[in-house]
Amino acid sequence: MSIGRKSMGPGIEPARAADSLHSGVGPGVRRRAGDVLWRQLADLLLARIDEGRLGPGALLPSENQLMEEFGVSRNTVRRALLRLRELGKIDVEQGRGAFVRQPRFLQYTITDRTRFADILAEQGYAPRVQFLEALTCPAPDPVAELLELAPGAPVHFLRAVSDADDVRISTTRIFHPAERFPEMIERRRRDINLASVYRTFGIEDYRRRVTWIEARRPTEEEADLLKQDIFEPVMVTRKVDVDQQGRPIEFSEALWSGSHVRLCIPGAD
Amino acid sequence: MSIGRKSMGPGIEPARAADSLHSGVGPGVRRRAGDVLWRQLADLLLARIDEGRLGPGALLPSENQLMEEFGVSRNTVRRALLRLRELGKIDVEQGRGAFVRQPRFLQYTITDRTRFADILAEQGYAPRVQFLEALTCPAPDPVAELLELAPGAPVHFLRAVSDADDVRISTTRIFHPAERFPEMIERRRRDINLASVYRTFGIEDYRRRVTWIEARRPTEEEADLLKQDIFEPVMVTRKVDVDQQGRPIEFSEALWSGSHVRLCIPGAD
DNA sequence: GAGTGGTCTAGACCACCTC
DNA sequence: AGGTGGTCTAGACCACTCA
Repeated sequence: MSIGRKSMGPGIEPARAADSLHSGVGPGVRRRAGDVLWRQLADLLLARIDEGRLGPGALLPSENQLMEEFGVSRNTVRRALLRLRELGKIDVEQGRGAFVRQPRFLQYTITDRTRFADILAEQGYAPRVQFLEALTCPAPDPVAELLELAPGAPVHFLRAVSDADDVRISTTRIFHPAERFPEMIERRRRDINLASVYRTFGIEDYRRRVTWIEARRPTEEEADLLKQDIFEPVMVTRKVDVDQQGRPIEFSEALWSGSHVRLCIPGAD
Repeated sequence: MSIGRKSMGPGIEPARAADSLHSGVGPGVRRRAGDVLWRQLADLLLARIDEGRLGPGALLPSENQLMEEFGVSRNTVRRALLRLRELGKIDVEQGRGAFVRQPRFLQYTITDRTRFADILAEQGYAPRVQFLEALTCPAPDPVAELLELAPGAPVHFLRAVSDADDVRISTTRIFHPAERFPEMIERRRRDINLASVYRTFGIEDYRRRVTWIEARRPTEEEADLLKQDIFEPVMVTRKVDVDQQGRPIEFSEALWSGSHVRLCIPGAD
């Protein structure tokens, strides 16, 4: 018998039955030492995708078909498909199937003059911002500190999602000092261009003081907002914008779709 | 019966047996509509961690104990624990158990004068770089383009891992133009400070032209090199450094441990 | 050797989508 | 109605760790 040591030791009848039914069926998966089944299956499907035998948008065989083709259990098939989701190679839709993902990246350039609408327009995308939530409340302590406000000073809070050509690219939590910017919420709702909103408050120019970047997994709610797979990581950027006098005017935390956005930080020229 | 619609419909005896054995046991999990078991269990464990009932370094109950405590199958327990790994809340070690992770972040500041050793030293860490692989070969096409070399021109290739105080923080693939920098490999091996190595080639100063940042999941090999969980995302930074005349002298791709590193991009002052 | 997590199987029902 | 993926169970063996 060719049953390996690492999985399904000798004497396991169900495994043997599967082996005898499917051993030698094409370039399949084999029970052998140091090479677990689900990983073999994942690598095999990855190869099909990377070699183009399964092109972008193509429908993968169903889980049942993969079970039969490779003589493994459904859980093993699902473990392999989970890997492909983690790698961002496929999108799985309940009731429909698993599809090879079309890779596409929007490049978002971060400078001290970052302007959301401008960046997207430069790359030929139509930017769209939708505000899901807006209220005025006391600043949480870390926000007050970053905005250089007294603890508990009022801030405007906005939650927004941003699209480029109907592709969801980010969701953002935004804080503005409320006392300095009355009606900020209404004005932002009316005008997508933040720079022009700031001009209505007498701020002709502003710049980014600092940006922090992390990567993590989204919560379910975040994945939902970003219209992305729960297994795909997101980038988190936190930034503080300041006016020409260096006073903070905005703190925001943006979640970027890891599969659709690449950040770019140019060096000084 | 209180069996919900979303899992284990009526008529499933094994599920009922589990219910009758464990229903009403503390603040446990319940089969109900719209709330799957593994997520309930994950949220429950998350609460224990976030409330400090399971502090950093604490050992979680074993999978068998969780099965009994909550009256669910081992696969369901494992699904919940997988979620906690994905969220970076626990580290799982085969044969030992699952431990609450100690959160810690190193801040890595990216500017046009980024110097690896300096950044770590400023934060009080002892930097260490280990070269795993070094060879001279023809440049892959994208690398040749970024280094402004003729296609196939020779480049030095280095693969390294970097530690701060024995915490693995990154792994890097590095390319230098080979014709301009003979003996680069030997000199880098002898001197961790890249700026001083460049000086031996007559380059007094250099700066970063551009940095691209993405987030994705690591391959197993990468997770291994980073000593991090396969389910934890990594940040990928690609950058080009240029000399004072603007000629590219290095292209590198670094993978940063998503759980140990936060990138920082300061605005211009 | 006992206990831990890792892999795998076989089979069940559910929710969702499409015809 | 039939097929898809999502959840869950019960039970098996394996690899690893530690006393």
